[in-house]
Amino acid sequence: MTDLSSNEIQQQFPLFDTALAEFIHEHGESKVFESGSVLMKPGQFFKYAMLIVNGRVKLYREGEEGEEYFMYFLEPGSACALSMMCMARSQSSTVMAIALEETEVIMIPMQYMDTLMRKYSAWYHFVIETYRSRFEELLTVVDQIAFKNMDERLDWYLKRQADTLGKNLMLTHQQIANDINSSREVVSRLLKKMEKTGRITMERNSIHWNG
Amino acid sequence: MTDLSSNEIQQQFPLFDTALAEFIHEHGESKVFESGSVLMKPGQFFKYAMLIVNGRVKLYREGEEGEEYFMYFLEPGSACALSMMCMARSQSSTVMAIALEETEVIMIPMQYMDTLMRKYSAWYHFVIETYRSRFEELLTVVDQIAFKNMDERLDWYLKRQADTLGKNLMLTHQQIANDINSSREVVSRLLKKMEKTGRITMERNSIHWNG
DNA sequence: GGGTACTTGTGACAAATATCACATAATAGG
DNA sequence: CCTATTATGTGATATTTGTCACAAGTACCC
Repeated sequence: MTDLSSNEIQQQFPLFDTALAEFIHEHGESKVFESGSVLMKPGQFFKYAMLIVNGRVKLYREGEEGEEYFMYFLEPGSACALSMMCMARSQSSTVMAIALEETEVIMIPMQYMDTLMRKYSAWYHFVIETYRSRFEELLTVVDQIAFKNMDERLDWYLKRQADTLGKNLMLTHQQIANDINSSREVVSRLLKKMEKTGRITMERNSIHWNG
Repeated sequence: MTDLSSNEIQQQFPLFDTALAEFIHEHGESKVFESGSVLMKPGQFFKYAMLIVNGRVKLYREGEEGEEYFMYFLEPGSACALSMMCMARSQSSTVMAIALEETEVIMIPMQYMDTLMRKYSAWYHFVIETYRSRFEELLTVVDQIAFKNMDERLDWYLKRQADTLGKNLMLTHQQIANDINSSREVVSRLLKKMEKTGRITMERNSIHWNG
């Protein structure tokens, strides 16, 4: 039983019809993740599908030597595609997911998946759309790494950050370098150039995206 | 109505139960793609889910300036995850898919998707598994481009080719360079090194993978 | 058999990125 | 206010990858 009423669920997940929202209200469980806590890490198994109600989650891939690469954010109204996929196959995750702020999640135990799929076509469409949009997003990530130079990738990275986190980005150069698997010096120099063109404004510990 | 009997379908798709195979036999349509023909290209819309019965399909991402990046192969017994996703949302594809040999495909019209999902849990599991495995595969692609140098990427590329196409690879250096978005000269030099270590043997137009 | 197109080899150089070394600036915490 | 820590700036240099130029080998077609 979730903390949210079925009405509130429908508000966050507009694709859900009333019956589906009721079902999730009934069988889902609420959970709050503190800012900075880990929702998912490589090797972890899943017994729940996770729906993001509030807050913000960052997903990134970890390399063998501890490198990182930022993939995408999960925002309210979306689901963690990987939790669904892993759960459905009892496979372990291969990415990291970390809450960037206090994040409220509905966890739906895997035993209900078949019922949800079979009885609620809104759920089925939601799941497909979740998969599709994440797949697309991952493809755009591939595009960037495969085809673009650092300056373009950095620009794209900042744009995405600004799109979901707002134009005032509390990021150090080192954090950015980690996210795009580059080095601090390179990022610093490129940022400097971007500041000259007016695309960003820099301060200590933060960057303002001017677009 | 497919050319294949429901028995033959079950043989290629072991996860399918008899009822599901029957349904697909009944409502699917057979189609053969010549070697080299395009199954899917950016901008194309889908009215069918595609199941690969025979043959081999290569999927790759196209960059804005015509660059390419090899993603993965579709083999017999698998489905084209993208055809399903696009179809479900009436969205257009964003990747290229090309038949490497004569390829036999079952096309299932999208109007049957809801029924399939609802009535056949084997279908639902098959779809989820299709999405999951492709997502995983795309993640490993990201790993390679994001974290590895050319030599390692080339090695990995050849290994994957050998795994699905056999150890004797009919590839020119230029084709390889296109697939990993590098240049012919770089590939030539790296191959030379790999030959010295005995990992491959080279001939004109082909490379033998010694593992 | 000679021309032509395609494939591969290789040196020289250019460009992009990473790394190292160190300087300077801002901030936090006593 | 002083100091330790963290964040940023910047030159020099190394490494990786891409590009250009051209040579040589092979296949193919008429």
